[in-house]
Amino acid sequence: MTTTLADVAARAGVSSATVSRVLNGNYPVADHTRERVLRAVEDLEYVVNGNARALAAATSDLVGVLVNDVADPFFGILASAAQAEIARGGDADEQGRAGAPGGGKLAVVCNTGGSPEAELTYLTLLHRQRAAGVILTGSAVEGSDTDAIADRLARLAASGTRVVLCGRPPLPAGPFEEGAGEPEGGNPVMTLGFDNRGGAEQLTRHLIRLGHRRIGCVAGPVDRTTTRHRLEGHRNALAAYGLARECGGLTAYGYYDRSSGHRAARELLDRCPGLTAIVAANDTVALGVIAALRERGLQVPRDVSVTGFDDLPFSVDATPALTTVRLPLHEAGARAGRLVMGRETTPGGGVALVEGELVIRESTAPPRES
Amino acid sequence: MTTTLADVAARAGVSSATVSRVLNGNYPVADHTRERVLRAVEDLEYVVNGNARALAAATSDLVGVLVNDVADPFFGILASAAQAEIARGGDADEQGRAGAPGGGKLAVVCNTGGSPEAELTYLTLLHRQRAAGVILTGSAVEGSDTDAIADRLARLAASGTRVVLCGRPPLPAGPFEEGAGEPEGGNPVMTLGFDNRGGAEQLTRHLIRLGHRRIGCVAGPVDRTTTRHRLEGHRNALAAYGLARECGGLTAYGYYDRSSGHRAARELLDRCPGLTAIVAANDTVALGVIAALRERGLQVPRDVSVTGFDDLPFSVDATPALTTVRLPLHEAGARAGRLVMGRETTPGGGVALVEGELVIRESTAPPRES
DNA sequence: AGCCGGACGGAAAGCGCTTGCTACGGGGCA
DNA sequence: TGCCCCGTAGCAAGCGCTTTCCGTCCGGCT
Repeated sequence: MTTTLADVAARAGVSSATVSRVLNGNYPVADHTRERVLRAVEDLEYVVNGNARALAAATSDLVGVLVNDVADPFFGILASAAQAEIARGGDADEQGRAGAPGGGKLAVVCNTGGSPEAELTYLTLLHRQRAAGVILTGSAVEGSDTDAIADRLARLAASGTRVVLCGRPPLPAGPFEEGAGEPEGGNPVMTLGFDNRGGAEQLTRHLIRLGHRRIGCVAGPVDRTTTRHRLEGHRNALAAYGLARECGGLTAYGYYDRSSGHRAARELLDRCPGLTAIVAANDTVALGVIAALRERGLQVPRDVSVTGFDDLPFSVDATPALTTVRLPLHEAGARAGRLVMGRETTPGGGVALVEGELVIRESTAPPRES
Repeated sequence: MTTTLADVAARAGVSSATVSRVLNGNYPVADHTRERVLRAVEDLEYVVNGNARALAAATSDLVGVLVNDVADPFFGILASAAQAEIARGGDADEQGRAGAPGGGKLAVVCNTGGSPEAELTYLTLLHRQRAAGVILTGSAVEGSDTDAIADRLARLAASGTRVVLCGRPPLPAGPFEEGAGEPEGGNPVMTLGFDNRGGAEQLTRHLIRLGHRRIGCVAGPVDRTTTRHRLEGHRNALAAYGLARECGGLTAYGYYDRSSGHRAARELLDRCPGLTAIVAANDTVALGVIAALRERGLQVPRDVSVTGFDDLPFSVDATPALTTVRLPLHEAGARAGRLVMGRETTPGGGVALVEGELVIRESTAPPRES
């Protein structure tokens, strides 16, 4: 049926051990022999069986990248950057070892749809495949399955898989994996967090300095860490200026998509027709907010200022161009990729914070009457 | 080190065969025994070794989804729909068989960056892993590696992997896999093509009917099938109205991104300041075109009409909202997913064409002076 | 000329799981 | 009461590859 190592060996007139060595190039083989083997491989169109190899060698060249939503550019950018880095030949201890040209590994991105169960399922599947590494991106859901996920991650890491959290808070420092076991067995779970709190705070401060006093907030899904952090940043800014009470009730929750922004904006407007600015959960949501505003005959930023978050590529094309916080998504993804490949390490404690940068464009302006 | 089937068997006081059967649920096991085994699995936190399983059973639960660019919503939507369908429990011949809950398989999306070499690399990797299926999305590059890819695909299919082409032209009907072999060995390569030609033709006809006579065209990368097809549709429309000559030179090529659209539009404008409409390669490109137009002080659609293609989510938010051709991306992705899972079949010949639908919005209008 | 070590190639023992086949015990039927 | 068959469980043979030992051969050194 399918050709195996033995077939190649037979055709080349050598033992299968030799063929294996030629293919893996980690043992001296005479040029003469090598050539014959390679020709046999060609002739037979031989393709190694990755499973057999992984089983025998106890290594794998799969790296999982879990994202909340592939269709969302936020994750798309992150994933694509990480992916490129993972596929790239390793400079570290991986010279030519893996099947991929140059020692790179196969990055597989898994779409969880933001559901913890799906996350768990993929994590299990990846564990099954004995993946070389896993990158978990996007905010975590706070609640029920959190522990199950943390647990699974810890076990993955303990079993030798490199785990990187990107754009998600670090794992609670567990009580050190059931004592007894191997103290050297696993590697740490590395974290690359985004400074959501800081970014959100900058945004709101910017609005306040422009003169806004009644600022609405369209937040993300209630139970997600990212939502909470951005909200905290927002509130910190309000508190700093003694505005906490005034804007206290002006928060509406929704998903990270356009229609949620649309709906939430109308809700906010109904609740408080006098607001002069809206802080959106992210750029996509901001688009929805702007659309809703426009439908009500309100102009941005003349009547209401709007801010986004992330600075996705389309933000600059929106009308008006969005004031937002730029997250170095591409760079963060690449870094996560390097971390998971063991080609770079996090400074200390395995946790790094990625800062955002306030980008002021046309969607914010001073309120009409102060 | 890691716990194996044998460990579980020992703890449950049964043979490893029994444990395997409990886990796979395809052989009668007494409830009593099953329970004991499951408890042992729990206690030991046992995770099957996917590689060993795949090796022994000669099956895999990996399905590859190759896309040109994860960061592009076009592919994101396709991939996410396919993914959902693949993860879903199979209704067909896959009840509970695979490791994933409900018989779903692990969809791994691979980012090729549109490079044929990367495509080949991933295909090889997937072949190595003996993937259960592969979905190839996006336009193919016409040239050098085409044959190599077609070849690899044919071999993949012949070796039992289900192959689906989505949004890409069917494979040339090869001279039937080297005769001799198994006539029943592999399954056919299924194709789900988009009607790029038809869509593009509708768009251009729409413009012509509005009264446009000098229509520019910003096409995609020269060597891609999608580019060629859309261009052909465009030209067919022009020819139908005897406009082929007039607009003959008004084509500029570029990538499928915003900045290419921007650059190409300026180029076109320089070449022919009198044009009244521009057909863009897709929605993203259209955004760039509009930005360029605006910079030149031209209004859309008053001075110049612009059309996109695909109808990505943001198209309705653009100002002006884009006239475009809607491709049922989500549905197509889902269908591709079903095809690759063997849960659905293509009508006849293994090739299905997905039609686009003209969506008229605000970016097109009659030219100012006719 | 005899020895020794290095460079290569082969034999074979697994890696962890699936599965065909066999073994065994008990209930239903003749 | 004896026999057959069904419901279960175990044995053991692989699946295709890696890798540890060894054995062999040859060149160079003493």
